[in-house]
Amino acid sequence: MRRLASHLPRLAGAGLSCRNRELGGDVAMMTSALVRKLLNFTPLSQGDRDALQKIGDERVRRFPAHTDVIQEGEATRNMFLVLSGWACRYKQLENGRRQIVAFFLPGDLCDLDVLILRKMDHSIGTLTPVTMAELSQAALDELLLGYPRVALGLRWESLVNIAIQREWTVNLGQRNAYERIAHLLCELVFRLRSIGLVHEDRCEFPLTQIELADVMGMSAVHVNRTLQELRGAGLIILRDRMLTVPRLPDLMAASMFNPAYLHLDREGHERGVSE
Amino acid sequence: MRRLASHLPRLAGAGLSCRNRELGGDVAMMTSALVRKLLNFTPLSQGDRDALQKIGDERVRRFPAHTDVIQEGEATRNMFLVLSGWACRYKQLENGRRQIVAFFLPGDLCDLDVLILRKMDHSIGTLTPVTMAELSQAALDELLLGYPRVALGLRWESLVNIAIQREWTVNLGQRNAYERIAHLLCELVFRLRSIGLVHEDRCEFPLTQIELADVMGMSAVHVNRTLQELRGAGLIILRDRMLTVPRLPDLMAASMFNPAYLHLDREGHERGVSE
DNA sequence: CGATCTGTTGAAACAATTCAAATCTGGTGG
DNA sequence: CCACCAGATTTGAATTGTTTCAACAGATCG
Repeated sequence: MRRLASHLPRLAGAGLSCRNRELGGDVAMMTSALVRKLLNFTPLSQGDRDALQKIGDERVRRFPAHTDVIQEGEATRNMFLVLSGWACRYKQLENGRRQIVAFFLPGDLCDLDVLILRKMDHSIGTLTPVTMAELSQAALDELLLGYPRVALGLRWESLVNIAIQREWTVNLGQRNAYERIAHLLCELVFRLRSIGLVHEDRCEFPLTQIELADVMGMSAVHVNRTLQELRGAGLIILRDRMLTVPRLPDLMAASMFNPAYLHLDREGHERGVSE
Repeated sequence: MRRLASHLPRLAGAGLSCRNRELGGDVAMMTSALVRKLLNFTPLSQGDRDALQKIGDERVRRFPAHTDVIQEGEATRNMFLVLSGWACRYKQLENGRRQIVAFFLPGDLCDLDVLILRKMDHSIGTLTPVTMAELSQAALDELLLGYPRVALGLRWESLVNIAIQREWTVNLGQRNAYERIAHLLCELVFRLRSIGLVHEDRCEFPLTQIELADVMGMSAVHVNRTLQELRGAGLIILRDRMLTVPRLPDLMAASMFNPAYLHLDREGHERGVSE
């Protein structure tokens, strides 16, 4: 038995719908998180990039921090793409404990074909304020059919997400608290770096220790003590919602982190596309 | 830190290739595990069923128990379909510990488009003697394009597998040993039942306690003691590789098992197909 | 300014691992 | 058929890792 999940997010009253232009330049920048990520896997022509940019234009919604985008048991809805902010998938147990099972970072998409399932078997909630683009099935089909390289890239993206889910299983099953947190931090640094959100060795890190506890399957108290150990070992600096990893190779070694599962290495996919 | 994984399977010298007829009638029966499973989601015409049956005919391979079908780091190969026996995905850590991250039961397929990734980020190994059909990309494409209902069913299958992976994350993160094992047993009973491998309240259960430990992320000793608790509570009878669950509802309650994530409920998908 | 989170600390209780040894099992060869 | 072996299961005792509970300090926010 473990502690109860602490803050149960309230349901998003209504993520205010609004069009892209109202949001100012940052959305254009944000959509490119997806472009940047896909470029880790495949080259993209300007046409490909424009098409990706365009889907971030359609129906943009904003959600405050700590609200549900969709809840377990609801009918599945449209796909969406995170433009900015952090969100997560999570599941709540009858006894109140909750487990965060995945993060959505900028450039992340929900499953391409959730609509095949009728009901959500988990909830999706924000961790920070989030903007996301909602994609109709039609818009998505158009993209997948008209831009084969993009379609390939998005399927790659799905496979990587599945690989991440497997790795979380390994992480929870086989690593102790210290290795476990170190491993998660490595993964986040790699993922944030692939979308250009790491500068030098620093990135924003908005998670509270309580949320971290819900990810790591441990108590918040133990998260606290473990973070102190990591700080004591000089592996991380974590203050004011900013994470610094001064020696990533050491953090990787400490957590037996092997980035292969992120499939971020591009060699072998060249076909000289960039028109 | 935990105990080392015990038996590291040797690599399959060569899964002997042979054609279906050589295997006798049981393969025909086995392919229908997939048909049976898909019927939980969508009706299938006789043509659909024949097409599915045919893919189990092409290249059938047999593997002894405890051998690797493919190892982490190898180039990805063809898709395959399990015809009989139990296999698993697993990952080995540098320190020797291993985590089983998924089971392959009869009727289970590996990811439809692993080929997009270049290298395996995990290994696949058998737990019992296994027969599987290897599918070329061409054969698969033909199936997906020629039989839309089958294509839909297979995409449903993938989504369910992803949902299972999420549920394993929850299981490892939030449930204690007793609930955790109980939950896994519930899942296996549901999955085996969906392919017709549960009779009354009994099914074959070939896992050793050591393998169970590699699934549950706990020591074999603790698995042993926890199984005894479950037996003591009258929730399971486990002997001679046979599992009996006399009161499934009680086992479900004990593990907070909610089968929704298996998406086995068919209502809402009727279209009266069966010609 | 109080109210409410988040982070931190200590001590006691509990869950799970480790190590070691004993028993049981199925399969093998003599 | 029995003896033997390797692997799987079971048991006990000591140790470690993690949780729980409770209290307090620091932020943050109306």
